[in-house]
Amino acid sequence: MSQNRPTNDRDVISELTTGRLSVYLRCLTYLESNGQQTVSSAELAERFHLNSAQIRKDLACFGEFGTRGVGYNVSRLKEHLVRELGIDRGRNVIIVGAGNLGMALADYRGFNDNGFRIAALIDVDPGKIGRTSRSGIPVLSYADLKRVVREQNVEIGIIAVTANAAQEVYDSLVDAGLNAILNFAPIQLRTDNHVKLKSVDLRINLESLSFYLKGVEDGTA
Amino acid sequence: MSQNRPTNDRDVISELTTGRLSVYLRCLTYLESNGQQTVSSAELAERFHLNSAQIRKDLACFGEFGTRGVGYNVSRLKEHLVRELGIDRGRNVIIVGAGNLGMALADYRGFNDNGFRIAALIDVDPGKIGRTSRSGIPVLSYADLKRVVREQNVEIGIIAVTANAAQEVYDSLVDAGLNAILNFAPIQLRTDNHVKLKSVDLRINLESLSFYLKGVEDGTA
DNA sequence: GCATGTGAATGGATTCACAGCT
DNA sequence: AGCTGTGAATCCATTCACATGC
Repeated sequence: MSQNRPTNDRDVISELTTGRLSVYLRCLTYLESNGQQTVSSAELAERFHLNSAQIRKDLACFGEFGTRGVGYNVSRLKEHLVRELGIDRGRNVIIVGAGNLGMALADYRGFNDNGFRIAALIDVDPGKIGRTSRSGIPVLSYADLKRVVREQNVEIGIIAVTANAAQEVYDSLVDAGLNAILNFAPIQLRTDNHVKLKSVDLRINLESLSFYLKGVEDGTA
Repeated sequence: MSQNRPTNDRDVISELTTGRLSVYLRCLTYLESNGQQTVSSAELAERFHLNSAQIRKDLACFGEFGTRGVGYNVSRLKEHLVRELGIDRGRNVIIVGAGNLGMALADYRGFNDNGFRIAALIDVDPGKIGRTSRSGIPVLSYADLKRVVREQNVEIGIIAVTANAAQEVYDSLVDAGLNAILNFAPIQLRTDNHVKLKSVDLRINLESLSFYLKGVEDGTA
């Protein structure tokens, strides 16, 4: 999946860990806005139904940030996580596919906030090109892809097209110079080694719930 | 996370496994439409960059389905997975929150296909109630929730509201009798033991990509 | 011969438990 | 006394390797 020779420490921090760091970050933002000064690993653990040792291990990845006998300073830890996650400086994003999902993502709060900004949508449909999303993100043609990436310093691409177009879109995003791609198409992409790909398969979640329900139906009570 | 006393076999099949089963299922559907009769674990493994032993283990969860020396019968295995995942009979879904995301999900192919059907959207906004999504899914009020769940035999709820409304929505979905819920709000919900909850946090994926980019920036080449 | 099914081995991630600091 | 940071122990998932059956 990722490289097999850890070139530096970051490579050895697992996705599971970084995912949790994101979650902690959101919590710290909330606690800070509530005026809370410090927080203990036990308190965080209770909030997320996690083990407190795990939280301490996660937070200790980048050095020692807590104070023994006291806990973690909320603001300081938050700032630290923001920096470590690399969202202290803004990151621009481009979405390919201006269908239902692409449009929804373009206007999604979490994607236009706190470090991220959607620069544009790209689509093939001439009927969509030139229009904008509800919140005003412009829909451009493929011909504009490379230019926008360059001019607006776009770093992340999102694939929101159907499964059969996804590989082609992936290739063109890589060709445009992007190194980080988020894919929503339910397909296994042939990938390029130096490009980071994350895939989100929405349907799998429904199927997993269905599996659970099926188990309740014919399993024990 | 889940119960600690496995009451039956299904409990011991991990989420990771069922997720992969969903992926295999999609692949089998494709192979079947291509007219392929049998498939080996090695072939599947190559497609997904997985280990063939893992695939065999995954598929062996529910009994022996392959033929030694030959492989798996595509159609038979597919039918089997469909049944095991519980999507042989249709499942109805309700979405709470008719904002950008809710609307997009309501019209999303993967959610209205092959075993799933969105019955309705629910929202508080009187300006939205009574209208429909692009594909014709009606937007109803909260007052209709219980009735629709009952009358249309809805089994799965999707939370597509903002973080601050999510807990209330969760509670009302549970109250309406649902046992399986998919949550898109970026918040840790207080949950009910006998209800299966899956959460999808879209922002975490962007942050994870950002973390990767940050690593490239200041790590080694 | 070839591919499955599976015990044994490995590798990671989580949890325990406690030493060490405030 | 309280809470962090962390080696050791445990748990779970993946991979290896081979016996088994077509």
